[in-house]
Amino acid sequence: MADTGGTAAAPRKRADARRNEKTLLEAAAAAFIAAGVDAPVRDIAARAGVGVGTIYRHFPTRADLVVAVYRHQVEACAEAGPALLAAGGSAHAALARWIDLFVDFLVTKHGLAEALRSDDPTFATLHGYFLDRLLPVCAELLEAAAAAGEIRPGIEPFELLLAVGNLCIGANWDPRYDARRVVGYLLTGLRTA
Amino acid sequence: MADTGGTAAAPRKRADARRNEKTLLEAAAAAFIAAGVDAPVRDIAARAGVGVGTIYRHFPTRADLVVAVYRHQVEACAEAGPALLAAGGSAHAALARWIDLFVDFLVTKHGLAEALRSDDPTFATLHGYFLDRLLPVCAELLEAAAAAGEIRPGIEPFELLLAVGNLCIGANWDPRYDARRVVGYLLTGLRTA
DNA sequence: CGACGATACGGAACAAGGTTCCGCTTTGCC
DNA sequence: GGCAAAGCGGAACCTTGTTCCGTATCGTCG
Repeated sequence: MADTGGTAAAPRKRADARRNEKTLLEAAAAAFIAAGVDAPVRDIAARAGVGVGTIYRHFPTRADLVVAVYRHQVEACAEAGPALLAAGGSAHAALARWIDLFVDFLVTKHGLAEALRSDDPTFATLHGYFLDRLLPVCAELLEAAAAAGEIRPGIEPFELLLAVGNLCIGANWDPRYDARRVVGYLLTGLRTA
Repeated sequence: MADTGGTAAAPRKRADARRNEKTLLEAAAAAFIAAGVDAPVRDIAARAGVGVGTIYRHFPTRADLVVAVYRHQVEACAEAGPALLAAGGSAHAALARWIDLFVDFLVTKHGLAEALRSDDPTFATLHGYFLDRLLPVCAELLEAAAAAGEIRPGIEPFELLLAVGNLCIGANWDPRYDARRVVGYLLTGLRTA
């Protein structure tokens, strides 16, 4: 919702507010790395040297903060989809490569996959943002692969995205569990029989 | 651990203690259905008409309570494995059937799949119990299927179990996500190429 | 049957984390 | 420089888990 290039009158925030917002993003990014996306609000505030009220003013829900921190990477992932498809090679390979990017992203963000699948309403908009941004890309790749006859038709992008997200949960807790390998099994299972 | 036929001296609990334990199990089962396995301790205590201290005395961690409530069903699932294998039919079919049982179990217990994959130390023994009981069964089924040449060799039962558990997360939140179908894709992906 | 030690109970009290709210400060503009 | 609006800080409150101890209950023994 809040975005730089909006059509409506952007009331131009105060200088200190913009400074704080930037500081907060950096502090949150650091806290997320150190303690996962569930890092206590007070910790993030302390890192940024601001009060907790300031966090809530800039980012009403945790989801807003998480989206703000990872927006660039999600955008990059979304843009990589069409690029992979255009780069030649089989559509299934492009799909697999793209899913790999997605998995890499999730696996390196402690707690993000968990948050994405949390029923906590706090994370509803997080879920929404990822879906808004990535679902069309996934759909495009799936359609291309299906059109090429490389995967069975009828696979729903929504379901695939959620499944892959789920498989990334707990990816760093036990070396015996490798999310990439398991996702690989899943993708193999989509191929035409 | 605590069992009726133990070898050590069973100090024979007081009558009211046994009564409370039973009441608590029923209250917890009801609370789990109504609010998931994360139902607040106070709610469970209130349902049972006891103080919170009584819960902690009987079930020191939430995992103990969850295990106690679902023990029978987990045992049943564990015992179904060899039975399916003995019942004839392909080993892969037996594996698929068994995984289906497991998925059905998880999907109908709100929050259980999430708890199984939680890094909260409170749930460590829950994780441990499921693994202790189901890993050998899963391993047996996998070996049979691999021996029959129906699935590729080298699939780790640990990884499969966790993957299936993960795919059951959030199974009831959106009708567009069907855990059984997705697990089906995964199992297909295990077949020999 | 009554007393007494052991066992178990209840719930107040404490800890941790999220969220709200309001008096005070800073900013931007006249 | 002064003033209104925007923004800030953090105390206070809520929810939920966990601990602890004074009190009540049980079971046994005299």
